[in-house]
Amino acid sequence: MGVTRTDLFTEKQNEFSKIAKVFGHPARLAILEYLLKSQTCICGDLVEELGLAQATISQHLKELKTAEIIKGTIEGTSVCYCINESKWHELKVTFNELFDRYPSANECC
Amino acid sequence: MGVTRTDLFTEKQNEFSKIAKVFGHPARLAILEYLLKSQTCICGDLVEELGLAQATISQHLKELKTAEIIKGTIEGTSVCYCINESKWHELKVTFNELFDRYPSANECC
DNA sequence: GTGTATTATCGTAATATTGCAATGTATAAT
DNA sequence: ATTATACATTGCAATATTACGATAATACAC
Repeated sequence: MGVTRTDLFTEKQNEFSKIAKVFGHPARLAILEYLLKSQTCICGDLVEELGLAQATISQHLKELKTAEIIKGTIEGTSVCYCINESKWHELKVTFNELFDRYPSANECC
Repeated sequence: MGVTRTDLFTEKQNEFSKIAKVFGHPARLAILEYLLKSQTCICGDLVEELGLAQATISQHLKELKTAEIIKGTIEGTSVCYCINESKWHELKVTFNELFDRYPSANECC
C-alpha cells in the first residue's frame, strides 16, 4: 500500500496525471512562469530568482525536462532552458479536451 | 526539508499548483471522467467502477470536494456527486491563461 | 428499538516527494 | 595543469501521499 495503482487506470489517465503532477508544485510553476516571462532562453538565473538551493532547482528542472515541458541546451559552462513549444501547445490541447468534455446540457444538482 | 516552501512563491502559484496536484492522480482523473461521462450525479457506483477500496475512493472524493472541483449532495443514505460547473469553467480559464502566456515571437533554441 | 446500506473517518504501513549539503562532472579561463 | 564556474547527482532527513482494514456515523426500512 502507498503505491499508486496505475494498473487500474487507462494509459491516458496515467499519462495525464503524470503531467498534472509536474504542474503540481509551485517551484516548477515559478520556473515555467519565469521562462514564459523572459521571452527567451534562460541560462542559470533561476537559482537567484527563486529562493531555493541549487540542488533543489536542478531537481525540479530535471522533472520538467523529463516531462518534456522544457528543453535544456548546454551553452559552454551553463545550460540554457526554454519551454518546449510543441509540447506546450500539445498540453494546452490535452487540458482543453478534458475541460471541454463537460456536457452542455447537464441535469445535475 | 521535505516540506514545500510555499512561502517562497506567490499566492497564485501556490493555488494553481494545489489544483494541478488534485489532477495529478489517475484515480481522481478516473472519477472526474466518470462524472463527465455519466451526464448526471453519481451515487456511489464509483467503488465498483474503479478497482480501489471504498476508503480510498472516499479519500479521493474528499480531495476533489476540498478543491471544489466536485460537489456532493446527500440523497438519503447515499451521496450524489457531480462536477462543480462554475469551478470547472473557472479552471479551464485558469489553465488557458497559463498556456496562452507563451510568447508568440519567441527567439529561442 | 434492530438491522441494513452507504459513506466518512481513523489508524497505520508502504511509498513518494521535497529540500539541501556534499560531492561529482564538465567546460572555460588563466 | 590549476582554478573557477555552472549544473548534475548522491545521500539523507523531514514530510506528504496513497492505500486499505477497521470502525464510526447517518439515514432508511422494518
